[in-house]
Amino acid sequence: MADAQRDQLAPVAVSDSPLVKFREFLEIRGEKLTEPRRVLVRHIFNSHKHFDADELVRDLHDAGHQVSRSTVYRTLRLLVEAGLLRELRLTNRNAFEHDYGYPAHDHLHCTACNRVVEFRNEEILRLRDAISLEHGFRPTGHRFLIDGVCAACSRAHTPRRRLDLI
Amino acid sequence: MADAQRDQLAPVAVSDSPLVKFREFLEIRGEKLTEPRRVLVRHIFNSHKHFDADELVRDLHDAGHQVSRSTVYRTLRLLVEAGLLRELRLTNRNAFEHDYGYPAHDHLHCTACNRVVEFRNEEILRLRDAISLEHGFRPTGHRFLIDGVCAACSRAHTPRRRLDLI
DNA sequence: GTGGCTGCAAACACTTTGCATTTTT
DNA sequence: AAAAATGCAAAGTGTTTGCAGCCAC
Repeated sequence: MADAQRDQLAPVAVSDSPLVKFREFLEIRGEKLTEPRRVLVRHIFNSHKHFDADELVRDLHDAGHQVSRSTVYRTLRLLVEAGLLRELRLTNRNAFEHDYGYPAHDHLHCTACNRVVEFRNEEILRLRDAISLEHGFRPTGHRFLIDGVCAACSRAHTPRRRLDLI
Repeated sequence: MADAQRDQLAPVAVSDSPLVKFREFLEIRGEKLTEPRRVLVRHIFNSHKHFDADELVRDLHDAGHQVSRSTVYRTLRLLVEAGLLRELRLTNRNAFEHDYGYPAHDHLHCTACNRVVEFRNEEILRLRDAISLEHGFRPTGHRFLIDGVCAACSRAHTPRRRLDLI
């Protein structure tokens, strides 16, 4: 399968595990790596997918780990600060995705089936920096989200539309 | 002031007033143009700025118009469906901006002072369409948000940083 | 007159917080 | 032992909804 056809990108090689990276972050701030935090990090980096706080609580519970909702929220905030996760804000509810060990990318969002496809494009960075320069901004990040209808949904809906027009 | 220096873009000429456009939209759906809705549309299109539901309720109240919170939320949803407003979702709370009578554009967001600057760039559209094509998407819209620090905040903070390093 | 609208209050969904107890360093 | 984290429940936010009366068509 060509890269352009995939929903997810290949991971990037990193020297430390997310857990090690998190411990370093916590140590610097004089904070502690507890068992619930370990469970969370292991679970989150066990699979690559977008998720929200609620899903995480449910998944953990199903896997037999009991971590309280408050700890989940508190730890997610930390993981974002640590640069391990990135907040997506695709809809009203906050979703998260891996940031560490994963290449910079943006998203295509199919408004019909709600699928999110990741893509990488170098020109966006170039454009971002050019626009920032024009406006005297020092860019620190960006979000490029394309809404549309994916190929599968277009195929599924086009015939129905034709009938509607008769 | 050059365009590149402005926070807001110049409006685009449109033949109908927002109110007329809204009435047409409501008529098609067999819905009604009531006094609260008229008040809301007039107020919203009276000034061009980003706002959220809460601000709107407060502003209306200060201007002596009493429109209930629920009606504000309900009408905002309608105005988005009618293509008069666009939802921004810059932060967790939903902000809105004019869509009708205003050119397509994207946003620079200063994370220091929280100011939002609008900009227009044709290349983004080109890039959006090229990327969509690659992935078999039919694009319907996009959001390009650049986070960073604006010129004023950079100037304000740089000296402080230098002192911190002593 | 009918169907849609309004305002109110209550319900909702998501997230944060205060506090007594437990865990980590 | 000191400092920080946890879980619980309670309190916040921001937004939606059910319903009786009201209003535009």
